[in-house]
Amino acid sequence: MDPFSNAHRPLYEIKANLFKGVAHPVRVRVLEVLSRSPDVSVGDLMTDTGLEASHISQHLSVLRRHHLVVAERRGSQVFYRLAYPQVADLLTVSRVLLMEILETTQQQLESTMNLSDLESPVPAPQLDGARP
Amino acid sequence: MDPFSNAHRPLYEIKANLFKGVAHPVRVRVLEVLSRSPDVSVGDLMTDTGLEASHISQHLSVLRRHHLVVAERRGSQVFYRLAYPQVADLLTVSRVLLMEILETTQQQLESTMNLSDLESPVPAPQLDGARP
DNA sequence: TCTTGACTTGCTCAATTCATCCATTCGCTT
DNA sequence: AAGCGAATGGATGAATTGAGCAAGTCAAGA
Repeated sequence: MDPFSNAHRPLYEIKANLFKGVAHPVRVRVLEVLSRSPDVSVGDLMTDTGLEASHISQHLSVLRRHHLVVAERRGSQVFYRLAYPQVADLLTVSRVLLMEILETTQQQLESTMNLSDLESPVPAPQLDGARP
Repeated sequence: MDPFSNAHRPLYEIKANLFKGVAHPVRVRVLEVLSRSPDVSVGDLMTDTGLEASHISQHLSVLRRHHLVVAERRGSQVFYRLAYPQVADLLTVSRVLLMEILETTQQQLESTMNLSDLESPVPAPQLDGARP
């Protein structure tokens, strides 16, 4: 309601909202494309990802609302770029963390395999937090 | 189903899943507490956040599934800590980005205020991506 | 062993998010 | 000014997620 109320929210709520903005495969893909090359048109993103126009547009609108990207119209096309270079940092750090997780999880998986002949099967570790 | 299928998913899906794991105010709070002080019991988190036991436990379970925290039982209590130091990095980078966003948005807000007597009111910028 | 404190899990319903389809707007060209 | 390509904005049903309780597990002490 009140446009100022946002600023009065606790920081951890706003922060959680930021993560929500990135928490979708399509949006991650888009941000990664924009991290590599600025000035990408929606058409480029469509061919890059093979997704339908309105589908991408929806997600671009989410990213705009979260102030993660900015759009600029040039002629009949709309070009997008990251709103801040720190957005790319966020992606980078998450990739580093993810690699760490995948690595150790892989090791746990291997040691589980070595025991599998001796003991009853242990539930394999989840790699991405999805429910079974 | 197949325990290996996770590893075969495209990386951007797993990454989006990682962000989903953090994308909740309570979980952000918990991770921030754990970033500052390791070895925090669930009871500590309850008093820290003022939330109900089962509520916190649900979110801790999500964080565990996403490999962001690990639990260790000592006697009758359960202690949690970050699974990787890089989790704290993720929080740090997001805070930096958030500050950047809030700062520029605040500036835009101020220049909007200066024009408000001359022009028709411009919709105030959203600070956190929430819909009106 | 019965209880008590410390957590966790299961369940149900409300709220949010997502994918798809359709209508609309904006520039450009003819 | 009519049509076309590019992109955005609903609107709807399906699928996820979250909150609030109730019930269950686990270890230590009486």
